[in-house]
Order: sequence, then C-alpha cells, then structure tokens
Amino acid sequence: MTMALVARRCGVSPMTVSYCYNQPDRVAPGTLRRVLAVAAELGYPGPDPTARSLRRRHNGAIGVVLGEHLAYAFEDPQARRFLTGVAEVCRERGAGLNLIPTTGEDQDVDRVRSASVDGYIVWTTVDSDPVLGVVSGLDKPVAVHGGPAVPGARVVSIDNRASARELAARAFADARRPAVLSFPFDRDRRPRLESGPDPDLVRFPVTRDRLLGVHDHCREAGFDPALLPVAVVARNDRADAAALVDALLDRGVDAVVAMSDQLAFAVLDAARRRGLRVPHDLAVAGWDDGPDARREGLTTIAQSLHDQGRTCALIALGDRPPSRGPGWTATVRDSTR
Amino acid sequence: MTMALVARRCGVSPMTVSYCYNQPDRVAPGTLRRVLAVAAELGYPGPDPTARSLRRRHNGAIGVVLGEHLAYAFEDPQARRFLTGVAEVCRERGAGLNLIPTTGEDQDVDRVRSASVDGYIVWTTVDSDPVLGVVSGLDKPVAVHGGPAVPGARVVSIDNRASARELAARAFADARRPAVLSFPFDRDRRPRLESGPDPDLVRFPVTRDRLLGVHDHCREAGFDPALLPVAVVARNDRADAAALVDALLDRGVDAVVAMSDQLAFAVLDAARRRGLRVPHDLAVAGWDDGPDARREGLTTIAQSLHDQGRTCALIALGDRPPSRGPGWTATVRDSTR
DNA sequence: CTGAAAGCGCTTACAG
DNA sequence: CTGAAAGCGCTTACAG
Repeated sequence: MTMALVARRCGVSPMTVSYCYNQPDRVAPGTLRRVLAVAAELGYPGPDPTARSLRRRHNGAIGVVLGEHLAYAFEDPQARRFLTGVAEVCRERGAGLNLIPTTGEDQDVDRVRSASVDGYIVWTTVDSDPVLGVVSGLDKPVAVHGGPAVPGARVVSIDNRASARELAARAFADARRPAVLSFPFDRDRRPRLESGPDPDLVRFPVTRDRLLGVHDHCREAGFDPALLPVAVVARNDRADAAALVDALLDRGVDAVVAMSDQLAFAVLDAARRRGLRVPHDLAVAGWDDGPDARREGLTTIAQSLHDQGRTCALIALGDRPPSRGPGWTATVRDSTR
Repeated sequence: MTMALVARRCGVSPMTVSYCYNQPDRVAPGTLRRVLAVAAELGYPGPDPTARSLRRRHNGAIGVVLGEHLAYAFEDPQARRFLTGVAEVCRERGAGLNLIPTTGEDQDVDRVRSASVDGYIVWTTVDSDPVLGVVSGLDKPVAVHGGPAVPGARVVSIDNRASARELAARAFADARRPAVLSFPFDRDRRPRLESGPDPDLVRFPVTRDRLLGVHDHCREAGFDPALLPVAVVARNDRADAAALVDALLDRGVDAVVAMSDQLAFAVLDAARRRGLRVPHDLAVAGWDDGPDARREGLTTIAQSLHDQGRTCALIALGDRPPSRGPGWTATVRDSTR
C-alpha cells in the first residue's frame, strides 16, 4: 500500500496525496476528505517513514551510544537520570530515541554507523573508543557526555578536576590516611586495590580528571599522591563495592573520596557495620547529590545528570548548546569533618 | 559525500562501489582496494543507512512502545529486565532499538507511526490504547507484552489469572480478612482503597486477570469477592505503596496478594514497622520472584521478564515465536501460611 | 569482474 | 488548487 496507489484510486496525482499529509491547507477540502477516506478504506497508514526520511534528508531521531550492556546502564541511577532527560527532549521535539549499546566489539561501529539518526550522544567512554572516530566522521552533531573530547564533538561535562579538588579538601580534612574509591580505569573493569596509581593510565576521562583533582589537593596539602590508596570498583554499585571498601578500612583508611553517591553509600554501609563514627572516625564524600544523599547526610558534588541529558539531546538534534557547561556545587553535609 | 561521488573519483560505476560494501567478494581485489582507499581519503562513511533501508525495504530496527515516561519504566525492575532481554536480542541480531515513550497524548500515535522500524513491541497497556490500532494496521510484526490482545499482534504473557488463583490459595490460607494490593486499574493511576471492585472495570489486562484469578479462588473458598478490599497503587514502587498498605492493615487485613515483589516488600516493610509476625499475623505473596524475593522469604510467582523480552524482540524481528507462552511457577517461601 | 537500468516511496520547488 | 518532473542515496537482477 503506497501513496501512488492511493492516488490512483482517488484519481489524483501522488503529490496531491502527499500534500494531504504534509500541507493539508493547500488542498481543496473536498479533495482532502476524499483522499483521506480512500486512504482509510485501503488501510494506507500514511507516508512511509523511511522514504520520507530519505527525501527530507532528516530522520527525526538521535542515537544514544551506551558503552555497556543495557542492564548496567539501567542499574546506574545517574545513567537513568541522564536518559530520562534525553527522552524528555525527544518527546518535546517529536524525535525518536535509538539506543545503541556497545561492548567494545568490532560490530559495534557498524551498528552505530547504520543507525538512521540525525545526531549522536555518546555516554562517557574511554579515550580510544573506536565509536568516537566513527560518529565524528559522519558530519552529524555529536555530544559526548563526560568525555573524551574529540574533534567534531561537543563534550558535556562538569569540571571534574576542579570539583574533585574541592571535594578532596573537604573529605581529607584532618585525615591521617586518605583514600579514593574509584570508578573503573578502563573497559576491562577489573576490581583491585592500587597504591598511588598514575592518573595518566586511566582511560576514562571522567575518572582520570577526578583522580587528578584529588592529586591537586594532595599536593597542596603536602600529602604525596603516590602514597594514596585507590580502590577501583568493577561497576558503580553499592553492594558490589563492599569488599573493596573493607580492604580500604582494613588498611586504616579514615577518609574516602568516592566517585559517586552509590560508592559513598557503600563506605557508609561499612562504617555502620564496623561501628565507626562518621565523620569522626571516617570521613566520606561522593558525587551527584542524588535523592538519597540528603537522607544519608552525605557531602557530595551536586550536578544534574537530567539537565546534562537534556543538553546532550539538544546538541544531537542540532541546536546550539548552552554557552556555558553544566554547573556543579559542593553540598557539604555531616559525612565530612 | 555520496556513493556516486566516490564512484566518479575512482572511475568506476556506483554499483561497483556498492558491491565493495555489500558483496566485496564479487569485486576484483585491486578495484576493492582502490575504492576503499578513495572512500577513506574522501571521508565517505559508507552507504547511507536511510537510503539503504528504503532500497532494501528493511530497517534492521524494532520499536519499543512504553506507555510511561521513561523515568518510570527505568524505575520498575521488571520493565528493566524486560528491556535488557530485548536489547540482548537486538545486539545478537545487529538490530536497532528505538524507544518510544508514550503518555496517552495525541502525538503519541504519530511518533509511533513515524519510527523507521520493522516491528513493534508494546509494553503492557490498557485495552483502549490507540497505539494498538496504529501498530496493528502497519502490516509489521507486533508483540504485546502482557496484553491486551489485538488482531494482528501476538501477546506474550504468562497466564495471569491461573497464577493469581494459585497465589491467592497460598496467601489467603487461614485468613480472616484477605486483601489485594493492586497495580493501577487505568492510566489515571489514582491511588485509592476500594471494596470489592468489579474486575471488568480494570483497563489493564494483566491487572484485571490477576484480580479475576483472585476472585476465582475466593469463590472456591466460599469468600465473597465483593467484600474483598483492594488497594490500588499509583505506581509499582515499594516506598510509594506504604500509605496504602497502612490503610489495609488499619482495617485488620491479615493476608495480602500483592501484584509484584515490590508491592509485597512494601507489605513486609509495614509488618516490620508494626511488629507483626509474618506469616502468622500477616501473610503476603507477590509476583516476579526477582533477586530480592529469596532474601525476603517471599512467596511469589516466578516468571522471567528477561526471557519475555527476548521473545518479544524475536517476534518483532519477524521470527516465529516459541510455540508455547512463557511459563510461571509458584515459589513458596515463608511469607505465607 | 563491471555497468546500464530500474526503482525503493516519498517530497518539493515550480509551473499552470 | 493540482500535476509533471526531478531526485533523496542506494541495491539488485540482469546483461555483457
């Protein structure tokens, strides 16, 4: 059932049928009525979206590249808030939302390239992600959340380094044995405990910048970053992180900068288990300031992933982004000294 | 940058370039190398996906219609497992995944119809959802999760009525004052406490069937369903349900069939708050048997939303569905007598 | 191994 | 208010 067929049955030309759907005002009322009646009778569902997209050179959809299995993305509260913001803009603008989960395999780039979309959002990934080269060579708008920066793409991110420096100043005040509970360094996501790892070895820019910011503070405070224990989680998950937190506390750590609220909660959980007083025996701080952070009294960097999702969606749809990047503030509560 | 341009620069015809991408074996090795080199030099990113889709009459993508704001879908553990299953199949098959959140407004049907997809999955919705008429008239495969059944679409669902009957038999054993904690009856999602509501007024088939199954048991047990208190939540959320659970318990309810693990947990939470012994003072049962159900000792109907998501995806991609519908079993633990 | 031709289903600027 | 023409970028069966 095509437009041409409807036209023939109506005794009009295909373009008149097209006008009935696209510019009904330009069609005589009687013609319009007749065409739509015949279309309904024939079960013509309206113009084919693919043909329309080709002709208009516009798909009305954006692609969101997630460097994870979808299950992980859905488990991360911040990824969910981000996607909710993206979806909101898509709805407002009548745009489609194509989810493209990738896991670092070869077919990933094909799946990314073969999506019929007008622009891309890339969820925070590693420096060398081949997807970045693909999307930036497509001559379509690209927003990269978090990073890395690539030519032809706009990064939407808070200043992770500056926020980390400020957070470390709060969390490490009066600490004898500070530590970091970190996001993964690389896609391998091997959980481990490191001692003073080199930030330049970290492949995720968000994670690297936060580590660099912590180093900035350490140097100012006269603490050698090479001595800083850094526990690296496999995923941003409160329960998963328990074992690593225990490893830190077993080493006598009394102050932790955690890279998310979720990870900071894991530290608070451990403090509770061990009867440690927060912040006196153990200071903790995180990022995000999600809904639970207030209840838990957590010092944390407030940022709106929802708004960042909205911004990324606008960029991917070809809008000019807000002139200034997303903001952050340190929300100081009782988990730090 | 089009295929025609690459062809001209190479001194070959466009179809030779096309063959380089689609059937490279049919092209002379030298030609192939030259074409790809020129393409790389010119920054040609490969065949345009939209044009390819039009020509092939195949999009390589499915649409998933969610009758909710995305934020709600992401908050529901079962919806997340379902989507994870869908995404898994999409990845295996190299298919795209278009998310189409709808909220009952007029533009919804346009957004659904204008998605360039080969098939649709509709997440459990109300009988009268206009989206159903649209997708079933498109001559594309349609899977409806949960229901309702519509001509031209396949429903993927457990037998909710039978499972409810069996669950009620467990949960209401030795009960003097049984009750139901129910999903919303309709899109309005007005939380309320009803007394013996007529199941035929429920617009969500899943919810209606479960209520009908509970009625089946009540009649067998000689209990008049017209006396059955039914608390209707606004959303499937553990914390949100607390007030309604309190309303039930204030009325002396001593056995609750809840329509999900989440809602059943809300009942367990209330029992804890009030110092009620489960199952002696208060019996509870739910649906889903998610990861937390075991830890909480919950009697619950086990089903795999993940597998149902996979099945729906296969249907939407045009595969024959498994000959028999998804299975369920009652997992009996200590929350019932 | 390569090319001329047809066509996927539609939209748009233009002419009448 | 309506139509003839061109073309969006590609793929495929066919001929050579």
